Amino acid sequence: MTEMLASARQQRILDALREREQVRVTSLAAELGVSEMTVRRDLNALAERGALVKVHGGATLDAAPTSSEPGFTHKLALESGEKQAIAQAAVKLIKPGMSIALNSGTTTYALASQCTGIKDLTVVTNSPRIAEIFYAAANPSQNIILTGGIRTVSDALVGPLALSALGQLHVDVLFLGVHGMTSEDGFTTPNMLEAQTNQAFIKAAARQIIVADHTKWGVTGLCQIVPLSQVDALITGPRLDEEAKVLLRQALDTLILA
Amino acid sequence: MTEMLASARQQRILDALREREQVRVTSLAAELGVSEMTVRRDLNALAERGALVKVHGGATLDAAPTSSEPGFTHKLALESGEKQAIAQAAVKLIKPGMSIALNSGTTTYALASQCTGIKDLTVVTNSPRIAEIFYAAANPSQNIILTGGIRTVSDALVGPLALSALGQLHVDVLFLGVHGMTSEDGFTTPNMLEAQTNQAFIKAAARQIIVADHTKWGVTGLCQIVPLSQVDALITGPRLDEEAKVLLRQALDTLILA
DNA sequence: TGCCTTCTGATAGAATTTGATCGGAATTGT
DNA sequence: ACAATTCCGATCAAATTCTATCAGAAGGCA
Repeated sequence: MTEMLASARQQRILDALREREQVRVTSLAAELGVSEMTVRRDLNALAERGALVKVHGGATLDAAPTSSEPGFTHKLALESGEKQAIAQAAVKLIKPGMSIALNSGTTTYALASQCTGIKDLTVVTNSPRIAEIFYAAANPSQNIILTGGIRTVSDALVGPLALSALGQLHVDVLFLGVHGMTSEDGFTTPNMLEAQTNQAFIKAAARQIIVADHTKWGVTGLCQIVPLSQVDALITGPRLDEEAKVLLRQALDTLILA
Repeated sequence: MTEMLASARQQRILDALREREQVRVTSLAAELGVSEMTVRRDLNALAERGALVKVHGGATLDAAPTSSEPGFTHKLALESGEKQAIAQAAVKLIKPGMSIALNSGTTTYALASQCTGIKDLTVVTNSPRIAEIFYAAANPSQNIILTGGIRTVSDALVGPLALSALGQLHVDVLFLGVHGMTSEDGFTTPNMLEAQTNQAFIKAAARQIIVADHTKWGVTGLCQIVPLSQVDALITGPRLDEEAKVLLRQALDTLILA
């Protein structure tokens, strides 16, 4: 067999995955005629783009083992102490009568859980799961607006409808969860459509506040949302690198350590 | 049989659980070809994520439907024989590759439950709950579009965003659930905003099919959606008044008795 | 050609998964 | 209540898999 380009090899991995649902490192190495190390590197690259999810021994298409398990995300978000602390710091900035926006993410999910009691709050979100929190709380003074669109695996509504909806709206404050942030690449996410939607969120808000735990620092997703300097504030945990703190304070007006 | 990935094994445990309601450690170990210890570990992992509940000797699905009442409506819609029959008749009209729209309602909810297996289906809906059915099924060939908006008590997204979204879309067939229908007042619903949204649904569809059980006949809601003659077909139950059947056949092209 | 970057393969050590065993806990039958 | 049985969790050893690191190969560029 002739040598294969790396991109072609990764494409074949995705093809095999779509066909078999599960692929194993050892069998891929044999089929593609490359070492297991190379297969692992391909899987890592694909996983970083969100094209697949790595599991022990191989990879799978959809991580969600249970279809639609609110309990899973629920616990994931709420059991993390840092996310809770960040949410707590964020909720202090929200006053009755305000309008806020929340994109899809576990940190914003944690924040939403703490907002159900706030009076006369208007919430714009592209996450059905976050909307569900408010629906369940049924606070009659609150106004919950769900953008339309198609749903990504990470529970975000994206696409033309989401963009069009966000283009019609304006909120006081946006709380934006991100997947990665670095000095060079700014705030990033692995999904291109989500990046586009998040940009629309930023345009729709008078103030932009990023919420991200310290593990997001140094991570670069596929797609940039905005450079660091384009947002007003960042709320993160205290365990952040000292060097990162310095860099962030240079780029941002406000850095809040929850 | 080749070795199975751990994640695949856990997926099969969940599949078995959905099918049988109860699974035993011993039988799972035999079926999956692994030791009981491994099964226990899998059950622990799944239980920690809330995907199932462990019981002595095995595991079961979470019995207590958490706080929110999707289970309630779920049963309400699916336990009604007539709604099921109507949905069954409706699903026969849907072919792979089509695009359909479903407004919010218990009958359309029942219909959605029967559509998750259809290939290359595009679904437009303003009901987060109906969207959730498709998300849970996670059929990769299907395209689920949720209109935006604010949610009414009957789980419909309405308002400017919903109208704007529907204005941008066109589908082959609309299945519309209604609250009332009479010869004089046409199809009606008690909520003005939903009526408006339903009108947008009708505009967005090449064919309009009403799905409504026989109890809807003679009921007039606050707000008219359209006169009887403005839609292409009605699917209802056979227990409808003879007089109503005559009137409906006059007004409509097609009357289907499920 | 020589240098540099990128990709690939090999190796070793760390981490994860699995199965077996055993003491203790829960369930069942009498 | 008591004993027998079944089931569960902890622990350890073996096997597999993962990550990190280094060295060689391939290709671009002056």
